[in-house]
Amino acid sequence: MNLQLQVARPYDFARSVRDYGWIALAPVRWLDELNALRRVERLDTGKVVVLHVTGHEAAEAVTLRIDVQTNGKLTRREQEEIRRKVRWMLKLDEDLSEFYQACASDAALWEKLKTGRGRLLRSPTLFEDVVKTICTTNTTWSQTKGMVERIVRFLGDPFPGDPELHAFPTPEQILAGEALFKDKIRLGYRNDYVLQLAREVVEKGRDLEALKTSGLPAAEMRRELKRIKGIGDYAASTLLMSLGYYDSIAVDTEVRALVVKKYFNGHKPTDKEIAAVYDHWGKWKYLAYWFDSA
DNA sequence: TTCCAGGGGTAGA
DNA sequence: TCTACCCATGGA
Repeated sequence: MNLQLQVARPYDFARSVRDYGWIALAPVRWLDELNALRRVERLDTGKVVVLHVTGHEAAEAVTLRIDVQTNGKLTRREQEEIRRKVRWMLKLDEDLSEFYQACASDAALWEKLKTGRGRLLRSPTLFEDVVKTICTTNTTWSQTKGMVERIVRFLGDPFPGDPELHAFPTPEQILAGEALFKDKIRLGYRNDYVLQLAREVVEKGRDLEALKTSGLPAAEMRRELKRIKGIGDYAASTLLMSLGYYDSIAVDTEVRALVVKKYFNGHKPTDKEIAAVYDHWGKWKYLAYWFDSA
């Protein structure tokens, strides 16, 4: 069966879902031959489905088609859950019009964004984004992909129609798989961070997902995120971006490399000088940086 | 072997 | 608030 979503233009589906590295992390994949985003998803009922999302241009809007592979019928509630999760993953409900306006006065940036980019991919749950972000710290991208792939393969529910495909595990499933972390999943010292977070969610009722709609001011949200063991300044900024707060940039090795090369040819700037490059973008700093480097 | 990758926790100042 | 040191893992 398939479900549909309408998105106001401008919206560049194929570019948007690939603009952020999350497109390469299980259980998400981009299928070139179909121009589709594929995601294996475990629904609240426990049913595992495979989603193929494709974009279709029309005059006034873009239609997203979600083809759902499933065993048996989907209830109305399950269909709504899928729509809700896809809307969240693709950030379809964020209003970027103010950002686009600001970009219009920057020719180079506007050239990249005018087709409707800027909605960077995220995960249906904040829990998944936190785990993935922990897997990006102090390691290489290829190792990050391996870590996430192993978490999904060893702990996530398989799709009945193809046991090679797995969903992202719930906190409960991560906790239940504790014994596999050291020898199979191998996140190094990150094992303890992921397990501790899962334990807090499962056993202490820590409600990460409530943060998504809390509307907390950025500073308080950052404080909340940094209460998670393993989340420091870089990871908090990454997660703030995921949650739709774009007013801070984590000056990490990537940002440093881009800014030094592009704006400071020669002398070595401090992190404050680097951050100041994007100051005039106000609440849109992260997106301005992101597409400056894109 | 040694270094280090889109860092973070901790102890000690 | 700042610094030094440690942290598993695997590729270069």
